[in-house]
Amino acid sequence: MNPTYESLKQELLNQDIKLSHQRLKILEFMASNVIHPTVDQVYQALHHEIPTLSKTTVYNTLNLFVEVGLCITLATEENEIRYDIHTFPHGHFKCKKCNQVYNVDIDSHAFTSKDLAHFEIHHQEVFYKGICEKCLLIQKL
Amino acid sequence: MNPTYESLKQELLNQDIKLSHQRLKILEFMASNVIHPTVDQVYQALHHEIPTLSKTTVYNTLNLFVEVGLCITLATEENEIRYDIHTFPHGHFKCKKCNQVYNVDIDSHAFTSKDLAHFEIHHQEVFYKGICEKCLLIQKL
DNA sequence: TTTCTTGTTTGTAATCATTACAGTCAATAT
DNA sequence: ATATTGACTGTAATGATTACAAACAAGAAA
Repeated sequence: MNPTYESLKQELLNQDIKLSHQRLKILEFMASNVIHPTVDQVYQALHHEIPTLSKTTVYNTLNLFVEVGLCITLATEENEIRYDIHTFPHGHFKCKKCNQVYNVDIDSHAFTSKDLAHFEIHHQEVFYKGICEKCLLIQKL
Repeated sequence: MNPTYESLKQELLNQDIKLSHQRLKILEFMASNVIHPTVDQVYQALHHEIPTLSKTTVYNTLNLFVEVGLCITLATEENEIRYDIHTFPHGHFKCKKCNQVYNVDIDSHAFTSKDLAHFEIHHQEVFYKGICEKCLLIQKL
């Protein structure tokens, strides 16, 4: 379902993007941690392993991935941008308790609205907020 | 369809919120300009009429309206928060050319997902991006 | 009217995410 | 070995938002 690290690497090569150490590490993190991280989360996860890593590089790299279509951005209401390597159409659910962002399968046919009949739609996003199953169970204890 | 200024005023009274001059002006602006404005847009629109108006007051007031359920917030990808007095479930479309945000009627039943069967959903938002009809016509000229 | 109390507004300063920029570094080609 | 190109880094700048304390307004009590 998720794209593999190898296929993503190939995609970068196809687009003539150099596979630098930093880029590969960030790509690897995104591919194996589908948690819709913020730039800071990526930086925190990697700067022990790459002590010279700069947060600017994380910004540059993730924005590059967005440009070439490897990632999409996700604006939660908390004024922070999250990056998602999961690029096929799907929705998101953010838990108000634990702040985790879940992927949600959506029937994309449900997306059409007659209000948009003459509009050109490039991107669509469905976003839910509430309490996730895990946190609901904890509440009941 | 949209709530009226008068009904919104009544709603504030019901919730024991004082009807100060600033609050009423901001409320009036939100009710008559359903353009999903940013804080800055509200401030720019009103500070000529209320020269002492502070941007902090606009923030405080709009966040108060959100707390009591008169407004909702809308996170566009540009790292800015917009405020919408239109509280019943609906979607949004943001034009990449003119940056205008349109309301879109949505059949909300279409968006239930089996992935969320045991989740508690408080809020749902459907967001489209692309080019609006107006800008498409201009392009063709 | 005066005083008191409560809550609102204001302006400045602080915070936080993001971007700009210029210098440094690394890899590859010549 | 040198030159060129592009990537990386760190600092500074920006812009939205929040924190905070002082000033202010309105109504209640004296």
